[in-house]
Amino acid sequence: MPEGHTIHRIAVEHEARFVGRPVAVSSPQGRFADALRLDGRELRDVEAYGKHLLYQFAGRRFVHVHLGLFGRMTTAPEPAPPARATTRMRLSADGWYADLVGPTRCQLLDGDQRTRLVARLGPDPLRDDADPTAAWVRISRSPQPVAALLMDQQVVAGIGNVYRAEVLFRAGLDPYRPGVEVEPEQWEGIWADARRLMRSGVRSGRILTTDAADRPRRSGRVPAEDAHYVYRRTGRACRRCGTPVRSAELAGRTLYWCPTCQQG
DNA sequence: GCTAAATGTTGAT
DNA sequence: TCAACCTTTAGCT
Repeated sequence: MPEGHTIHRIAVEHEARFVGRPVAVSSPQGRFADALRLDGRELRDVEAYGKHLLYQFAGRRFVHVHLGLFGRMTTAPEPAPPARATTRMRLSADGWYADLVGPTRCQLLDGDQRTRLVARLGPDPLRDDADPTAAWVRISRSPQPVAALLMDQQVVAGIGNVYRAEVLFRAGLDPYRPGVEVEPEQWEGIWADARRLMRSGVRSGRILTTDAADRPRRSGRVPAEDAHYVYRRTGRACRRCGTPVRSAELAGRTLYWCPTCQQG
């Protein structure tokens, strides 16, 4: 679930439900003890930077949430069910509540800490203030494989294992090509494509990247089978050319690609 | 009931 | 490069 599109989706929803109101903040699990210091304060803003969520409360206190691999945010109208033993944080205001479970991070930051956090992130394709040139400067000078660079949050913020695999497939780019050998036009294409795909991910809540996913259907629901070109399709026929999709470990994560379609 | 895997990051070696 | 951490779920038995 959680690549940048998930985080931005949460930010949009929480902006609408909670910003501009005093918010009840608690930590049923007890591991976010600072919840007590925020409880009842007005929430001023919610922002997403890459995979990071930042809630700004009155008094310039920020809650920094990172879902990591397993984290989940559930937002729904009240009444809220009893919190689970693992509910790290619960927000509620005005008839809505949100439960955070299993995050890698849920911590209180001051303004300086928030600034430092944002400063270390590369441009986020989902943000209008993003400057893709900043990413290009790093990519075009790096000997690292482009597939590793796309996953580096200091280079580009918000892309995860699914978007990286799918964007490289759609660009026809060999994932092992060193950043220095990527053409500027290729990077422009990847950036534009990532923006498009991720925006549609914010809308749908899913990562859908194939032509098959675009096809209108009676059910309105795209089956998981049709969602991706290569992600988690090891050994199955490439949708474009039939070559078996390959996979390999790269920097601790599984990379998926089509060796025929991705030679560019 | 158990195990492995998962769209992620950090800190130690 | 590797292990640790956060939690749920799918696929076994």
